[in-house]
Amino acid sequence: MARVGLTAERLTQAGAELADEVGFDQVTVSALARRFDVKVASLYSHVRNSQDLRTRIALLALAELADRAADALAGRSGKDALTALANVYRDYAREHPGRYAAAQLRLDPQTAAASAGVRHAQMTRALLRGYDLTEPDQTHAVRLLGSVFHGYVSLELGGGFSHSAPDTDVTWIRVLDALDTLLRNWPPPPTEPQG
Amino acid sequence: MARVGLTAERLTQAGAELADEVGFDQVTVSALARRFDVKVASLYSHVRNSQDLRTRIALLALAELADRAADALAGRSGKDALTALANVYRDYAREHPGRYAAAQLRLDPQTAAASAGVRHAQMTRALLRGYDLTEPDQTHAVRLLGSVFHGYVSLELGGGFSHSAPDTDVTWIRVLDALDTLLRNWPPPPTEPQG
DNA sequence: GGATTTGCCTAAAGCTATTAGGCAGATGCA
DNA sequence: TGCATCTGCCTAATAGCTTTAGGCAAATCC
Repeated sequence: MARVGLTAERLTQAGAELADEVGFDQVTVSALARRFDVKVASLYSHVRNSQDLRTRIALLALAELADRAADALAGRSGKDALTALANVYRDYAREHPGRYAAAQLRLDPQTAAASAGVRHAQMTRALLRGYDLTEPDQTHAVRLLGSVFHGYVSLELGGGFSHSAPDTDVTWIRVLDALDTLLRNWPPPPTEPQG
Repeated sequence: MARVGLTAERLTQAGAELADEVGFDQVTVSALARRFDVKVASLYSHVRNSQDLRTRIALLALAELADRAADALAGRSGKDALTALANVYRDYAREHPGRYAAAQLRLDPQTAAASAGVRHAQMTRALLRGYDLTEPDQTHAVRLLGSVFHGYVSLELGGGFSHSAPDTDVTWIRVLDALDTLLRNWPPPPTEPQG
């Protein structure tokens, strides 16, 4: 029988494409085998199991996203960098919804630590160097930015904003404006605990 | 054979509990049947199919969440209301991770329009009346708050913040501080488009 | 208490995941 | 070039989840 030339890489790549077409949760070993016109069992020589396949797709997405982010940040700072990084996430999610969903897959700690996920945090930190934040406020800001980017993108993608009036593109611009303002005027910690 | 007294409501309720225990994506008709010690086919008299079951769980979660939010907002305004609403989402997600995941299920437009999802948007709008925002800025702010709440909660729940130093409780307080500041000093639209 | 309704059951087919073992095409070495 | 080995894809089989069709008995309604 003709050998198709399966490898873990090709399977991962095709899995990512499949995810973008039908959704990450519809990525199945069977569907992938169908796509290569090959029997299901054949995939198990290249990929440990279904979970392994999903993890590989997630790692691919994280790496692609980190590469795009690094490109976008090169030579930019301040609000320019903020906007560029934010748009990387949003554009990637819209171009590759399945991969974006994959990037949210919960990874076990070791895998996560070895993934491109750490680069994302580093880049957000690098971006914040353009603002005047010291630890621990910088970490708070990293988390805020991550929350806004991920939250906005996933709500927008999920149709959460689709029914209402102002264009989401406009909101996006205004949200980035607001974040920039906020980062330039980061409120100091409350001196008095409330109570 | 003894009748167990299955109803769509009981199945939905048990499905929600199951979701919190094993994850929303592990909620299966079979697992639910097992939990009632009943054959799988029996569930199909009460629930159209697996998708229907999931949708019911999602609607339950949205309604519970909206009820909690309404309670929390009663009698509060300004930052007090902001904090209360934000904590409703965060606490619910931590107490009921499976239901919180269910609440993110993408619903078809009609179902979404008839769901408690609309109450959430209304309550966020109500909260913003304590700040001095007019349309369309109010809508932008609604979307920003939704993004931050959802983004923070889902990243925190997914372990995205777990490896780093400052306590996520502290970050959460500072993020709410920052949002309050931002809403009280919402930047005006840029007069000049960039380019 | 008999008729009807309703609830859970058995049976069956189809899809996905995963493992074990086989055969043939590719590769390595003389 | 020819043989041995290795590797890649295959068949076969098991098990779980989903869904539909049709049956029997318990509850319900006069």
